[in-house]
Amino acid sequence: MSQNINHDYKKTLNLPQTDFPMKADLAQKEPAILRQWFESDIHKKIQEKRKNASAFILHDGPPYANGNIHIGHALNKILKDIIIKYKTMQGFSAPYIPGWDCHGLPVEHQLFKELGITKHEINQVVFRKKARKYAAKYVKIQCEEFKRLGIFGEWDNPYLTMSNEYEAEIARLFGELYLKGYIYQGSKPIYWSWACETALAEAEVEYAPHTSPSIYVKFPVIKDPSGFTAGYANTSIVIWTTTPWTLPSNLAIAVKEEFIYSLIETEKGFFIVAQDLITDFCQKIGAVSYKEQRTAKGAELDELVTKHPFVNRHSPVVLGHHVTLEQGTGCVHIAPGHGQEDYEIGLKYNLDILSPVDNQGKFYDSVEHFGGMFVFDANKHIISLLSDTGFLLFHEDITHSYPHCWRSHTPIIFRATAQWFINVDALNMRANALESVKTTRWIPEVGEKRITSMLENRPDWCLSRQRLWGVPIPVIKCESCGKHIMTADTLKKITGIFLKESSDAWFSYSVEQLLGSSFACPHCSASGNFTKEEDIIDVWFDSGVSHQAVLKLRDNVSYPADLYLEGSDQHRGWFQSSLLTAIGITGTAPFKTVLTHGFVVDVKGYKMSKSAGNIVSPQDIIKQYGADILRLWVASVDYSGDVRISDTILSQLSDSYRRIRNTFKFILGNIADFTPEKHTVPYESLDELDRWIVSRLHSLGVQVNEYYESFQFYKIFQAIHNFCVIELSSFYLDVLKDRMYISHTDDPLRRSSQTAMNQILETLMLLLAPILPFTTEEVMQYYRKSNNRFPYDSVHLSDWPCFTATAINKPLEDKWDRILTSRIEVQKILELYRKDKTIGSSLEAKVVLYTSSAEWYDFLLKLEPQLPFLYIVSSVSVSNVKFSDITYHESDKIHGLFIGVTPAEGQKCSRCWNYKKDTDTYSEYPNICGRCVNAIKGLF
RNA sequence: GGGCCUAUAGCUCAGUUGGUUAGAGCGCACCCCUGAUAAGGGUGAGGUCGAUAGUUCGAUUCUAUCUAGGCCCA
Repeated sequence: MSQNINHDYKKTLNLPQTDFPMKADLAQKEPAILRQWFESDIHKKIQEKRKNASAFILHDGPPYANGNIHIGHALNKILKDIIIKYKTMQGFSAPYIPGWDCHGLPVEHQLFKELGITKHEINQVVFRKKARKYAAKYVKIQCEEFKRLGIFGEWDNPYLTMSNEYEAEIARLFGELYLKGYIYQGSKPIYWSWACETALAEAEVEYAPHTSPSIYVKFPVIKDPSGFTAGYANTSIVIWTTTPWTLPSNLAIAVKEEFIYSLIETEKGFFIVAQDLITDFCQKIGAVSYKEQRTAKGAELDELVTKHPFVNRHSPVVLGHHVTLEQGTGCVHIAPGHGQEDYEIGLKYNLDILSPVDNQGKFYDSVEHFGGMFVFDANKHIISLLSDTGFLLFHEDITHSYPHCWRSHTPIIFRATAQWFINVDALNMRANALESVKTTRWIPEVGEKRITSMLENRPDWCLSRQRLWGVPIPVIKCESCGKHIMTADTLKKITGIFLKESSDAWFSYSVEQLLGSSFACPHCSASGNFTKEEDIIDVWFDSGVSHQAVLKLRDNVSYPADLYLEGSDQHRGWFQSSLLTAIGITGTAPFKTVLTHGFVVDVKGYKMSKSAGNIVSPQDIIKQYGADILRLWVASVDYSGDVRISDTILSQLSDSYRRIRNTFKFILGNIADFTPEKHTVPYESLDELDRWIVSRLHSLGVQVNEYYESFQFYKIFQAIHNFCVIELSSFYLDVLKDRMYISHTDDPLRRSSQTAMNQILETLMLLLAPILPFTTEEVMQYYRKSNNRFPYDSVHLSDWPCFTATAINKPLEDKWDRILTSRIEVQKILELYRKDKTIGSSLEAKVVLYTSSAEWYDFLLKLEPQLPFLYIVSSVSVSNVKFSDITYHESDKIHGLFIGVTPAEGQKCSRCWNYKKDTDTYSEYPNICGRCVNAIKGLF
């Protein structure tokens, strides 16, 4: 019989009602929400709303317009977007202008690969057109990929380093620095392919086996103020090299400070070599025995000067960190024009940079003995000269890994060529930069130390690139007087043309076309004999000046930026290129705060790579889980170090997401019949339980605010998740079911709880909006459905919720902490009886509390009527005497509390499922209790 | 090889100005519910705090070295 009746009673309950789907289906749903956003032009509405607000400027560092986005891009852009969305809701005008780095090698290299040609097989202007198109293609692709992540910004008007305005600005700023005196021309060794007659970038160099002559050469000591060789005339320092052709450019010999060097006597003469390599050395040169006469640390040898074996020149001993004991003699031949490390040492010791080799790898005619020879051919001539003059101690051929040109597959050479530099010490640039680092806020703090040491040690910034795709160095050379020309006038003309026609104009026009046919050299007044600089500007300069090209040129942003936010690798990259150019141009740092994040690694902490097969792509995550899950991942990790990602991590995260989502669903269902204007209960009249949760909610809000302000998003996620799980799901909402379902719709207690839930829903929705823009938008749509509860078309147009000190009631929270502790203790005992099948549902139980503590007794006795609801049992009795028929269990958390559990008395009410003594005593309403009768009748 | 950083339960994170049995949530196991239901509730099991040595009455917390990993250089 009861089946039917029960079914009817069920109809009298107020069960949750909502269409909000439990299943998120983000991969399907997000694109629809995106469409709504873009169709309604939400971004414009947001900007419109904040038009007159004070500004928060997060300046975007541009990724390369090359390839699809990877997980690192996603991490970076999502972090930025969370901040932008938060600051916007906080009431700031926080425009986000995304940018792309369009020039440079990554694009150029990729394009050459696609075209299958070298730079000599294509006209530069034609190539640049293709490069421009190529970059534009990837700008578009990445733009769509970023939009898919739910990132708001000026996608229709991003900054591109290849736009005419930007290119003109690059050239203009180069000129500004030039005219101020920061820029000079020097020379520096680079990878050079003599076969292709071109400079190569690191990425264009491939290593392959190559056979080289390995020779040991004597450099006679001719000066020795230290006295190390005193009494041993005719002592030589012995060097080892596999590139004899660089010997004409030898300018020094490097030893390592801490190594031990020996002066040894052999039948072949007196030599200085590293102690650890004596045996090997003697064997090589065929010395049968040796006698170690003296030893000294490398540091003590740096006053020695030797004589070059075939050039009339001295070669001093210097100290070099790159010297090793793996092979050779521990004494390294230094030719600053033919090697990176040699060059660095050259800078340090003020050595000349000799590199008498032409584009085809031939010695200049001026080189004694070897003029006109191809360097690799010169090797054997140099060896025989050394042999003939007695300086050669040993010679063999060795095969080793050697850099080759990626196109011609020929061995490359290092060759110094003329390059443009920024002198980082001119006008105190370095000192000023270091000073401004101190006044910048670095998050995490260690960033300051990192960039400081890098700035202190960095060499001058080489701006020249021997490439095709980029902004040209806008310098003219007068062939009549040999001087470079760069004036305010030439700069104005050149940038004017760039602005109209892009920097391609440099390559398609003659100097006369660029500067006018009447142009005359400001140095010598000659006209008509000019050449253009051929190098292009380092792409780091392009992005480095975005603080001018974007923040200064656009009117909705301003200089300096409040925040730069990039991966920690940018301490050397963009942060530094931005800082140095900003110091040179404005004298100030371009940023107030710099936030850095670590790198994304796999589940074991290893970096991702194709070969390791451990790449996790944002595209796959979006397809499988949705962008909100990816965003939640970003918000769940401490990005100050490296962050891990894997399928397990994501799938656990989607579990947490579901919990949050279901919390929204449950509350939506329970406030379906709640109209705020009509039903809101004023704070003073709220039930104490509801005042408690409101207090907890506001405490949470205050915390979350602090975490947003300090960019600790993972703490936000944890705090909100814990709130949903601990406060809401396992306690508050669980307890509320009784009154929500069973009481009459208009029961004040029910309306009180709905008032609280309404506030909880709205608050959580807003707190999470920056992190979960799609889900919160979906929640908002359902929230708005029944009544016009929410005043905005989009959750992202909303203001940030206020958290008031008056709503936070600490004494109340403390009181409820005690109640919750007692609840946990009761639940442990209930579980004992559940295990032994005495009870199933907790409503089948009666709880009997005995306490020997007067304080706890008073506390609990006052609560006695509410405890059944709070414990979700049918009845609770509180007593200060023990009953003999009850089995008590002593609480281990609350001293002096004893808990007994027995089956509930009375009969189960088929409406509210509580066990009540008055169940089935009302003839009109069989099987139910008095409380339910009243609820049905509308009495409360 | 150098500079900087990271290392606490399966996962994401707390924590300790050095001091009794190192915490949370998730996940997992088991139980309950079937009126949040591809949901919800409860209980419980998980850690020699990367390794070693030292300082100390006492170290996960301090020092040194090492190992693994990351970024940037060389």
